[in-house]
Amino acid sequence: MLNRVILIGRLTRDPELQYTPSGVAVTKFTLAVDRPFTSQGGEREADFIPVVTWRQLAETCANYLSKGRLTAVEGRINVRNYENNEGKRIYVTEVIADNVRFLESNRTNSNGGGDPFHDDGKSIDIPDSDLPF
Amino acid sequence: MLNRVILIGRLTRDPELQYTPSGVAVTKFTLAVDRPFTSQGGEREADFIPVVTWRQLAETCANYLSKGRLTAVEGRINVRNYENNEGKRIYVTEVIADNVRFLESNRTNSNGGGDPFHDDGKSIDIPDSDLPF
Amino acid sequence: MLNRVILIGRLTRDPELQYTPSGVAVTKFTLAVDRPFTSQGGEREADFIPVVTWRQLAETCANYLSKGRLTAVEGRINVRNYENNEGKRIYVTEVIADNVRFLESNRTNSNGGGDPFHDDGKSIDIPDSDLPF
Amino acid sequence: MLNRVILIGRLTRDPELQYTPSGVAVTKFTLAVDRPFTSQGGEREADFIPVVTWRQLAETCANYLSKGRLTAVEGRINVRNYENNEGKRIYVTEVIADNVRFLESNRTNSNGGGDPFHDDGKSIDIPDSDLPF
DNA sequence: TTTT
DNA sequence: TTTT
Repeated sequence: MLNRVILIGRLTRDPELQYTPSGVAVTKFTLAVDRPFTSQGGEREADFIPVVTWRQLAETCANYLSKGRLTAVEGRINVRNYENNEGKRIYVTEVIADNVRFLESNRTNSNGGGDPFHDDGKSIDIPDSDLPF
Repeated sequence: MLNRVILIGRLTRDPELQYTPSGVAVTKFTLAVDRPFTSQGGEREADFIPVVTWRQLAETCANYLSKGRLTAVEGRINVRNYENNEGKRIYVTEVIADNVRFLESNRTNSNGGGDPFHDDGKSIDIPDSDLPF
Repeated sequence: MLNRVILIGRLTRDPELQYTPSGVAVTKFTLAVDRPFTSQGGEREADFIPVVTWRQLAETCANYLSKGRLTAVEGRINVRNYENNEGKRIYVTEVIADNVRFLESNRTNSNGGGDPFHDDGKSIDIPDSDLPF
Repeated sequence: MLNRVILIGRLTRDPELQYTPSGVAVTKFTLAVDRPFTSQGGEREADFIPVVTWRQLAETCANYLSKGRLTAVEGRINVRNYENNEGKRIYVTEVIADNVRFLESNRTNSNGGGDPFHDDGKSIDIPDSDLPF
């Protein structure tokens, strides 16, 4: 009924821009979010939270984000499941972002945002059935 | 660095109160959170989000919540992992709640909140190493 | 850069549906939000927070909300100012809602949502310059 | 019943550390939060939102924040009122912060956090009756 | 595995 | 009264 998430953290890798078979842009990345009270004297602790963006936002994220950038994400928790090749049901939890703020400036990727309607061979991974709209 | 979640949904079952070996109360339940735009004409869709509460809040939740109750939860996303019995690393995503609001009144469970320092045989499941504090 | 508010409280009065001169619907109400730690043994304390909704959401709120209903609001803090008739600058803080959840069912107001393009004499109060879009 | 705010913005001035008569530290500052969709071609628009922090957090903010720093604030909306010297009731809306994140590193103010129990002459402005705890 |  |  209400499902709202706000995260601030850093990208663990460069974001990955892909396209669904029908040409919808989707960008995925993982945010490392440091925990509030890290264990005394121990190593740094963080949660690694997968984030998914769609359409125009996906292209903007692919262009302006990169590994290590401090980033704020607003969205909702999405829980999906699928059957793996051993017939076992696997549950995946991701944050579907609808607002992303770049908190550190970044060299603009001159390689644009790609063309969502051109099959560049990266559209195989995400079925259209995953679309949240 | 910042990790905040706010959910409103209904419990899919009665909450489960347990104790760690050292006697710390922990209550777990799942919230069914209806998605905003359900597919046109299709069946109802929801995310099923596991919620964990600790200590005093755990006991209060065990006493006042039950299956179907509309509930608001504030907390943070926690991602933990463990190795299953086939040696595979399993990732679990939960919301660690620090604030729970009961949006529908509920008959108080007269069976109190239990005694966190008494081993009632339900303390086997959650190792103290899971404690977030 | 990021501005997000989530409130759960009760309406202090029935909501007021109005129209700007150009026919845009706007509904205003105040939420009484109980404070977390009320003074020991003292009277109930609450914050009274003004909420503004626009367009379709304004009409839905006018139809389904009424005094006393438990309601969740998502939105952003808006600070505006104007000069009063004594030439003094007055600052007004409101929450502009983009998502409202009715947490208690309510008799549907059979008197519909009104016609946003018909001047029913209630459009005098809010200048179009207040529009947040 | 639930009252949660998350802001990201920049301080309009250096923060002001003060002490109540009983020696409780309080730091106030204003965040300039840029609006999402600024009017087309017009000037930049922002909300100027007053933030209040108490005790240890107040001292940390006074030490590590300064004008222009990008800052994330978590807290709740607080509405208080008082009678001005013309006998008119004035309403003040502030965000009481319980979590502040410094998103840009800052030269540490070597002038420490002050001594909350020493009257340095700055404790006149905030009555203890304003304390939110 | 799921709630109204 | 306002920040980059």
